[in-house]
Amino acid sequence: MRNNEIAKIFYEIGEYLEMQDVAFKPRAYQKAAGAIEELSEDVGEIYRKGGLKSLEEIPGVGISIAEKIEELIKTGGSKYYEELKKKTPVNLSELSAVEGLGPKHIRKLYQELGVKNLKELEKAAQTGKISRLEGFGEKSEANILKSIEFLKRSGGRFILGFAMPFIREIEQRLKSLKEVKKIILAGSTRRRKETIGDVDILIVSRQPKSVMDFFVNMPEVINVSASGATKSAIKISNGMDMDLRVVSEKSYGAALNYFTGSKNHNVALREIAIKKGYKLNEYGLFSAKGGSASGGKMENREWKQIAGWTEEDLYKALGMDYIEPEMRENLGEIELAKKRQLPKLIGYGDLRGDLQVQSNWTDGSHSIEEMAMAAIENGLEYIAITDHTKRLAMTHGLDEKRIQRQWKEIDKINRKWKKENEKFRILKGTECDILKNGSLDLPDKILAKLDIVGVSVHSNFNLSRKEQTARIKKAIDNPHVDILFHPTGRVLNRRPAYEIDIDEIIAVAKKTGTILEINAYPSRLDLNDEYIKKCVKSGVKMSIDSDAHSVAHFPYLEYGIAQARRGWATRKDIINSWPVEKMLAMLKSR
DNA sequence: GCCGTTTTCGGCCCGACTGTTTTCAGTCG
Repeated sequence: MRNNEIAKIFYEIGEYLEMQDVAFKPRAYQKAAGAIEELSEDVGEIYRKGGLKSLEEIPGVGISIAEKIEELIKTGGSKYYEELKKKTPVNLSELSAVEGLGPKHIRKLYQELGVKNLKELEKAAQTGKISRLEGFGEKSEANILKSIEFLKRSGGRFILGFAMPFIREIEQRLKSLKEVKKIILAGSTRRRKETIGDVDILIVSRQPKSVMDFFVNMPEVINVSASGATKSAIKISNGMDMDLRVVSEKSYGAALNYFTGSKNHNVALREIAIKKGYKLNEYGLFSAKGGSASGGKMENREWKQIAGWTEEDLYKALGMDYIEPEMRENLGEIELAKKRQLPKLIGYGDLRGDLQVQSNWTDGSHSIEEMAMAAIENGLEYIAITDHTKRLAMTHGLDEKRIQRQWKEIDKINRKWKKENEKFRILKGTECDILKNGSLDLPDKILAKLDIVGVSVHSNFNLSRKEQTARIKKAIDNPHVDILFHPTGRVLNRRPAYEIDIDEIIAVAKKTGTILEINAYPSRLDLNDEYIKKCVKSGVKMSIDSDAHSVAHFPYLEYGIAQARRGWATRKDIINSWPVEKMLAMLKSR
């Protein structure tokens, strides 16, 4: 049983308990579910190695939940879960996906109307049965129908890099209002998650009402689900939800911190605040007037703001260093910040080169020179041209002869530019196919003459974990190979990663000195943040490459850097943040 | 049900908005 399956069962147990008005247990189960979801190691593996005791090491998992995990691993089911389910046999994931429907309403709908799934819910709403229930009314019935409609139409998350241009356009529109003093994109957009569920916008203004009016009346708005004095929520015609919060200047830092999240990070911060006798909310960090010694119940105290004007002063007041948004997932960053040992993350302007670029020699849209010019405009000092190889026939992949012709053209441009005193350098590279048996699509004598040899899997995605891992291991064991491109092969919202043992690949890369790529293309972001962390930890170097197939793709590097930052990578981990000579010397010295 | 540089017992994050109420429960983030 996989981690996310176990997590899902615990989430559902939490919801069932909430239905029954059980106190505190729901949160315990949800917390445990979240922790299991975030684990990089397989829970089954942890159990096999260390038994029940090691399960209890997982934060939020105690003896009772550990035993349930054991039962799930051993039998594939849980008696406790089945009992809860029997009491309210509904399709929880379907029903709770409906906006505005929570555990309490789901229980009521089941008990009174026998609603078990989305279809029955829709029918009950259409026939007007829901509005007659106590606690429901005409409006809630209409809202349920509307939510079902939206669910059918869209669903799913948006890929950050593809959604960003539109989001930034909305940001600009709001920014141009004279009532808007400050505006910033918060939430998962600011944390740079690879996909986002909705967009959170924070604004500082003294005239919230006119800002809200503008926001909920934008032409793309198809639904307004909330519109109050400080908070509005809308749905855009492309299915995207957007939340807007307006706060005053003095709460800017606290509000930004709160709306940036993640939720787990915020909860952890609040708990630290409480331990210090403070109160933390989106309006600031407060301490009791006259000190905590004055006693009395929390709610009767008078509070005085001591931080939260900026995020920096907030973290400082909580006794820790400032934490970059990309790290705020409550995965150990708070502990490091307290000890003042946070890594200095690679910066958005730190890349000097791009080691995966395709040209119109294969499936790219532009010539080598055009790609190089675009790279210069994007602030780069070097690129490697890495066209496909002959196995990828549909891209007109290069064979031995054509790649040698390509070298001549690269030499020509480099020579010409040198004369013109242009420092930019084009490196000779390849994106060489890894064949089914792990051998490479170009002979060693060609690979030996290239500056950058990247290899990648484009076929036979369905091999077993063992075969796929062995295939890739064999490929990167070739001494000419420098970089493993898009190591897991996933494409967001389209196909999952192929089966590989990433820990084994990282171990081999460590031994051979192979670079693992962080492919910055928005739908790839491969390696992902979790695997980047593993590389950083084991000292395996990485490169951040755009995989540009057009001059318009270089800005995607931003999302690769974002992913590297989410994986806690610094400049020393990323070889193309180095000057070209240093980078090439390192590759040679391996 | 979990957890402890204030506790092994007694706490458990916090506030806005909506809809159905007439003071608040439910939901969301």
